[in-house]
Amino acid sequence: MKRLVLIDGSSYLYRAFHALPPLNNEAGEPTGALFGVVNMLRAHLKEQPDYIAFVVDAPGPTFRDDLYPQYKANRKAMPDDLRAQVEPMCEIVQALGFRILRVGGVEADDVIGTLAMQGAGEGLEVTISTGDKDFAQLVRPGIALVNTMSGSRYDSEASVVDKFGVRPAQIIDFLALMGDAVDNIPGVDKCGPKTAAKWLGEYGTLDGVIAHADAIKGKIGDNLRAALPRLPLNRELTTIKTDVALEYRPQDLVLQPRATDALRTLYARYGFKQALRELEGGAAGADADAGRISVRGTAAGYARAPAPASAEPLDPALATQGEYECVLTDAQLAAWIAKLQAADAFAFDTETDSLDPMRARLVGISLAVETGHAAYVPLGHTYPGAPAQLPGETVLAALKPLFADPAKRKIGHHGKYDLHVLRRHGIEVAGYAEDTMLESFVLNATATRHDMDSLARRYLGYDTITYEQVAGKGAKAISFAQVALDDATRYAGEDADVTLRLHRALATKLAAEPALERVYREIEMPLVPVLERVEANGVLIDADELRRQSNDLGKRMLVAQQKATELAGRSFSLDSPKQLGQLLFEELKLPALVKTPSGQPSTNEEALEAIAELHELPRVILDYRGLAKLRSTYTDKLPEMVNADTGRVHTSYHQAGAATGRLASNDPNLQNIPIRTDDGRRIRNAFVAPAGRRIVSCDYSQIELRIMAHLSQDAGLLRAFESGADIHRATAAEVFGKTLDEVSGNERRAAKAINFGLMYGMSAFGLARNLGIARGEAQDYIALYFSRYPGVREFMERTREQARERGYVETVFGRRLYLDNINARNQGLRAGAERAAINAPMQGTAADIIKRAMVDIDDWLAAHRDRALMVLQVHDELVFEVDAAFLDTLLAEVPQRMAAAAELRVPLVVDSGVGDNWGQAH
DNA sequence: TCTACACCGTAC
DNA sequence: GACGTACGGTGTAGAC
Repeated sequence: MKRLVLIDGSSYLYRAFHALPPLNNEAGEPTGALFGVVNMLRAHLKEQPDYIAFVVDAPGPTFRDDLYPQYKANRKAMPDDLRAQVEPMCEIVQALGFRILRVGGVEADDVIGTLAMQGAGEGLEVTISTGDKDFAQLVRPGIALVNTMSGSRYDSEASVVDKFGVRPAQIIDFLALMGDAVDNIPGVDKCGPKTAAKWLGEYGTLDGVIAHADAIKGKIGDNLRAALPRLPLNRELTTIKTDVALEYRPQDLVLQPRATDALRTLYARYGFKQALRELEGGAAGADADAGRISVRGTAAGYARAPAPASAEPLDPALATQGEYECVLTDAQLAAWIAKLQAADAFAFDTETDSLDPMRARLVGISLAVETGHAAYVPLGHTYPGAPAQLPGETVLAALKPLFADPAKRKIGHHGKYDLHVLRRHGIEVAGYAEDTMLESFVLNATATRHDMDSLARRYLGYDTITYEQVAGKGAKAISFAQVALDDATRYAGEDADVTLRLHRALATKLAAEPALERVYREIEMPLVPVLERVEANGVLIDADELRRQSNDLGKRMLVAQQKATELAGRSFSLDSPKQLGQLLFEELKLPALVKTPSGQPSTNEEALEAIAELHELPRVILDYRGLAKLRSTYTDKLPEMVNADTGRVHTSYHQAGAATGRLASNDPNLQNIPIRTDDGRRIRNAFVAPAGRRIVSCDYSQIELRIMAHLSQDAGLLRAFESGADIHRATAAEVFGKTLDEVSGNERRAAKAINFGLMYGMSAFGLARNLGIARGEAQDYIALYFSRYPGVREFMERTREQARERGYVETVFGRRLYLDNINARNQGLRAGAERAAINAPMQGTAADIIKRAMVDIDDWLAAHRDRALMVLQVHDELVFEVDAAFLDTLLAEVPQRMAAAAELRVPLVVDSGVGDNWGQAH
């Protein structure tokens, strides 16, 4: 079948301009939008279309302006930097051999719509390439919609319904209801996509909605009735014309031979090195490279408009649905076991009845050895009328040798979960070799979410069926065990198949980045089974102790509440910032010195401290808040989190959670258990060891500052760490020109604030606020600091510069953090990205180091599993539960291994403590 | 009843 | 506007 590609040039040019940083060529001419468009065009060329056209708006009014004089009236004139790129774009498009279409009196949309309908009518396979969602109205058999900037693709009625909640035929009405701010078309006030889709779901069409306008209740019903008169016009404006009289037919749009010399000149002039290389014939190597170049040059833009698809054509074969087999007989199972035995790797996924891997029961397993094919082996579907399934023991016994074979490489997505589930069903997985979630995370932590649906869409151009689609959502959701086998097979088979396809795609990208591949291979993958063990170990909680603390806190909260009511002269909710704000700032007329981000008077701690001298109430509220926080978040919650089977609390660590590479802990979060106040710290006393065991805590001393010393190579800082002195005291001595002994408490406190502030990219303003001193004084401190530690200042400058030039910063081990906003026009965004750039190498290196230590220590502990368990990780601290008799061995081994996890220019120092509970050990 | 968001506060 | 990275509890508004 012949293929026709219609490119919405105007839409891409605008979007590329806004999405990409303002790049310039050597002559200073703006090239950002051009770069984006050229990459997009090259991507389309690689798909080898038979017919292709680049459609742009012609100058002058169109029929829509006649219909509605305010049409696009609020659109600003084209920015000069963009205008300057229009002509070069046309030259490049022409040189590439594309036909450029410009038709007066209508918009590019209408030209595309007309050609698309003609093409489809004549049996062509039509692809509309645009950033404009309005085109969804044209999706039908033969016409697909792609957006290479976002990676999205709509090629079926179902995919449009998925995205918008309405069928393609309803898109016009859908847009008419919502209106379009960009085109200055007002819709129904407060009616967004959800509401519009809901109405159209009920009444079918805009006319249906209009006819039933009286039936719609509430404010939004009033809004609808107010908008009624203009809805028919909206419909006319949002309808893409498909009957424009054109000089060309689709068959006239044959791709012309490219004008190589002209292209070479143009590419060279605008500095498109990769395109140039490709032009000179570096085809094979160029593909892998293209991604790198685009990511490097334009990280900021692509991160906002996801999917670097403009530089990487999607393989259409990867985006088609596979064939999935439901395994119900011994013969089928045997056939699949044979396939798995013959393969050296396979992808797998488990289906269960719970998101909590420590409670989940296995409902089925899916397997794939080649893309496009997968098996689903149901084990526990229990709905009425469910077909007979193979006995779980039989299936697990057959699969166990394969899962336990370290030489048989297993590929998963978020496999830590499946490792849990399988272990709890008697299978210890060895050879867990690839994880697509972690591949994606290491490649670019911030460009996308790392769930499989998002990755499939981004990297394969494939829309998976979602869990919601097969099991429903919210209160109506059913357990996977209740899902019909047909649906389950489609869903689960896809999980294994897509995992395999994703791995193919992501492994290629990783292979092109050796530093990232090492992070993936040497840090993240080995950590998976370690984290699985730490989570499975869990930590023992003294629930009675926490309940006692809850009681105590409750009593004190009551006292505070009564006092507050008395002081306020009326009752109010102390938990409600809104009520509190009214009381303090409107009724009591206390000054509102701090504002929330939305501009309201803040009632946060800083704000209340500031007015605590003026009235007794703020202090009482602060006391109440402290107590309430501890109780609701910790002492009440933790006992609820105890697992009924193990009697322990099992957190989950998100390995792809924090952009810097840190872990994140949730359900419950055990990385933010209080320590700073006595009441808070007491909660740690409830983290205990069972009889005969002790809790051991080992933590890195000042690891991030040490990393700063390493990275900056500042002589003074290196010397301070080598001397082994208290680093904050040493800093104070250096900055204030005193001996260590002469440093006062305040001076040390100031030095500590500077040390920490530096790592976060803090300004004089922030330091002043932190220390409660004048801004000028804070500025003096900082200046003094930098004069004593000039290497630190240089390091920070270097880091910012690297971030600006490359779009990312990296850790000592090569992990990257891309900074979306480092070249943003918006001052605030850019400043935020600069602070993140300063912080990420230090925070990220620290994360790398403790991850390496965990892997090493877990390896050592393998021979001692009955004597010691790793039970918690809190960023720079590891907590163990240890047999009393094993204590000395562990204390000799673990700190040493932690310290040896990296060779820096300063020593890594690890402190350790022992106790009956975490509070004592810390 | 459920969901999304604002606000606040805990950790490192 | 002004200090980086997380998670999560409570209140609130508005839709279901």
